[in-house]
Amino acid sequence: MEKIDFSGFDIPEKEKKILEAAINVFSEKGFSAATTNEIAKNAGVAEGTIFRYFKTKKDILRGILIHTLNMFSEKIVIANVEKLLLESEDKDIRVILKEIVYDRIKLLESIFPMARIIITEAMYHEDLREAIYKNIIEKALEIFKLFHKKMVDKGVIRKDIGPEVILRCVMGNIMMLIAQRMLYRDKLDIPDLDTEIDKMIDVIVLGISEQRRE
Amino acid sequence: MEKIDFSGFDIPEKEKKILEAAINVFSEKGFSAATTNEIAKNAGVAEGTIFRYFKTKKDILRGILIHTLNMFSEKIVIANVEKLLLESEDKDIRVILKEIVYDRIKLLESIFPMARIIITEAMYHEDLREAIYKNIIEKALEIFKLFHKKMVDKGVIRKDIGPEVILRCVMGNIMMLIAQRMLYRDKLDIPDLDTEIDKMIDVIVLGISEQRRE
Amino acid sequence: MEKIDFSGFDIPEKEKKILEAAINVFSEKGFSAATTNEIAKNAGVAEGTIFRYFKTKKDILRGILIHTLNMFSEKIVIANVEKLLLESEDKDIRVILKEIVYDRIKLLESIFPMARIIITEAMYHEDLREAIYKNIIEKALEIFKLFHKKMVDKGVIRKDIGPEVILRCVMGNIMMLIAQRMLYRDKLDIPDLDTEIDKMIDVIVLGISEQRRE
Amino acid sequence: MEKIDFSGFDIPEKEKKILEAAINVFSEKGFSAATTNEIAKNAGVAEGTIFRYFKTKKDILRGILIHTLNMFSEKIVIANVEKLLLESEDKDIRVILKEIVYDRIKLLESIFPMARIIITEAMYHEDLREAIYKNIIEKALEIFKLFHKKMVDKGVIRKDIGPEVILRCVMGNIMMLIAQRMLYRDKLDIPDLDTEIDKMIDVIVLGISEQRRE
DNA sequence: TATGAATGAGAATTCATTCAT
DNA sequence: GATGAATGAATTCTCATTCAT
Repeated sequence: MEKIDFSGFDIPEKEKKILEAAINVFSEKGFSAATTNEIAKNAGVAEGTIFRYFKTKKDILRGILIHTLNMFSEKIVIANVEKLLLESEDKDIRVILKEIVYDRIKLLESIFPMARIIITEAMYHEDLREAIYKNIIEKALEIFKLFHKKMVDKGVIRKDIGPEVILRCVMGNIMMLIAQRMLYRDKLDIPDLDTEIDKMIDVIVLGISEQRRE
Repeated sequence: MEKIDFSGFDIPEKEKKILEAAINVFSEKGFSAATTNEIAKNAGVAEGTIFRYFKTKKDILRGILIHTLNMFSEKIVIANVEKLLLESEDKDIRVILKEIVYDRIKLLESIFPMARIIITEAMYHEDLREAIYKNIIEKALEIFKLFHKKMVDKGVIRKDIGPEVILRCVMGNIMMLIAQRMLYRDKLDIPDLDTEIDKMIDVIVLGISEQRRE
Repeated sequence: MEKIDFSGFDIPEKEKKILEAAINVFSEKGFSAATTNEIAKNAGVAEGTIFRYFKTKKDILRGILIHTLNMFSEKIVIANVEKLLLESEDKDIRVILKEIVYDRIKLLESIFPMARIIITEAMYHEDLREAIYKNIIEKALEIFKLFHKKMVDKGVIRKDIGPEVILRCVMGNIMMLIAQRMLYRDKLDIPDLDTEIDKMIDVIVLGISEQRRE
Repeated sequence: MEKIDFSGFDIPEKEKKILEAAINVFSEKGFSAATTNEIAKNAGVAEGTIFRYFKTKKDILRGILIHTLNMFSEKIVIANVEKLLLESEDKDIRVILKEIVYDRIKLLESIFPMARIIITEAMYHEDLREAIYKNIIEKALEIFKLFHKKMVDKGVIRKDIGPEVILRCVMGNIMMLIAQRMLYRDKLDIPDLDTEIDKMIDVIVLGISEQRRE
């Protein structure tokens, strides 16, 4: 499992190692089934050391969440989307969407261990869902609405389909594709991600385009 | 939390109560965080009684899985999809898909507690993913391929997009919609499911249709 | 495992079956490790039925002990020894002892399952040792003393070795031989029990005889 | 209950205390009837601490077994027997045997709690019997055969009685004597162990000697 | 009388957390 | 700061015993 890069966040070396180890272990067994002992071994520190940096086991999880959500909120991450969506003035919507989808899939897959933990825990904790909403969904929707409006105004996207429906469709496709690639690599292999995204985008763009409708 | 209906499956009364309680508790806390003590209390039986029906705590989970997969595999459930997809000779593809999507959303939401448990655990257990694949994904793909071929032959669906891409799109939309309704009811309210599905289908059908393409 | 014969003791059929089953199960796993459930299955009765005949699990053990000790105390059993030891007026001591040893080995091996349970439990329970002492050891010693005196009086056995020493020697030999045959059949095989006893008796008789000493 | 001396074996202090406590508790109640809770209290540690040193309760038993067998296998223990049996060139067989028997009785009585546990459990577990055979019986038999051969060659012991018969006789006497002293101290008191062993040896030596036979 | 489902006290075991070194 | 041994509360699971049928 590839290591998550915490560089750029000002964290003590040991804490970083513990977080990395925790992400790996939580991601493999789930939060509850993971033991602090295993995290300690994985991090190469003593079990007691963990509790110097994190008051409780739950605090480690909280640390992971904070760092993951921070990553998403990071200027670069958001900026990238904003730039792709809003500043690609003359590009074809197909190209814009493809770039965005490709970018998000790569991002999500690079943090898959963290994402898996967060999604799982979000299933059971309202407050976590709240945090995800505030930090990711709300922002994504905000930006996407701008993009949508722009596209509708340009007559590229049909105006009778709200941005929520489209975003849900795009995100649904992304999530399923990632699930397929991460969890069913052996059964539902995707030889060429690029082509696969092309087709996905093709369907969506066609479905939301203005020009081809009666 | 609504009770799952086990009627029709020949299960002892007590086992039914334990399964129902386990579904509730697992669904609220996740498998590992749930305790057999809590399940027992929830089921109104002694803790020991649980272990007369299920050898281990994990066996309860297995029981839930089996019953859930059974529900999906049930003739009626499968038959319903098959009928909708394959026997609706003259219906518009839009109508067919809408019926199917509506039907699946209702089904999945009715078993949401079970589904939540299984999806969560599937994140961490290869064998469970295997079971889901064999019992649900494979069968769904099989039926959908027939439908797809028929529609392509009839010139309704474009032939350059494989059934996998379309099914993934439909399922992604369904999953996101359910997540939205079940987990973000307060934040992302959907006042009219019917209209929402209409829009979703509209985009998809337009995206996969043959007739409107150059 | 051969069944112990309780016929002759006036016991209800079911109780007999339970006792037989308990002997088998206790003898295979030890008292504490055996479960009433297994005993019930072995006896072909319901678990509840056991507790109609025996108040507690410990009571089953007590039942076994009582019957086993009763067997030893039974006139026939004692009488046999008495007859062999005391009424064989003219027989060679070698022949007498051999008959006795052979007889006891056969007896003990026939009730080996019961004996194993009793010996094991006697290791840990003073009261059981007390019962064994009163019912078996004391009586055996009593009879043996008579035999010893007779033999000493006849000038057959040396008078400087007390009957306790000799009895202990005989019993030690018997116990070791049985342990060997019952527990180490594969490793320390005794092809011909008869010859083996002959040798054992030969050593003992020679050791305790009067005639050959200076 | 006297404490077993583990000094000389390199074991952590706590593990030593747990083993000592376990020996006491197992020896008083038997393995199955003993509880880890009681062992913990006896050892003056928390129950959880036990499981830092021994993975399972059964592992404690294994630990006891290993240490007991180690004691027997210890060079000093074996060497002592070998020296007594084989290097006492000119000593009377009576003296040699007495020393050996006395030595073994003292050894066995010093580890009586451990021996009691092991013998009891060996009644029910083939693998344990196997371990006893390999570590004790086989070695004892080996050494004794050498001694026997030497004595036969010297014309001291009759050649028509195999070493197995003699060893069984000696061991039977030892076992019975120990049982008597350890389990029936009050009923079958032996005021003078020395004299008692003298008599036992006298009988055996007379029984196996060459010189006095016709 | 016989049954066997249900019980719940008690057992082994786990593991986050503490704390002396 | 770092360690890891020790803790003990909590958890899963067992099983003798009860009792309604």
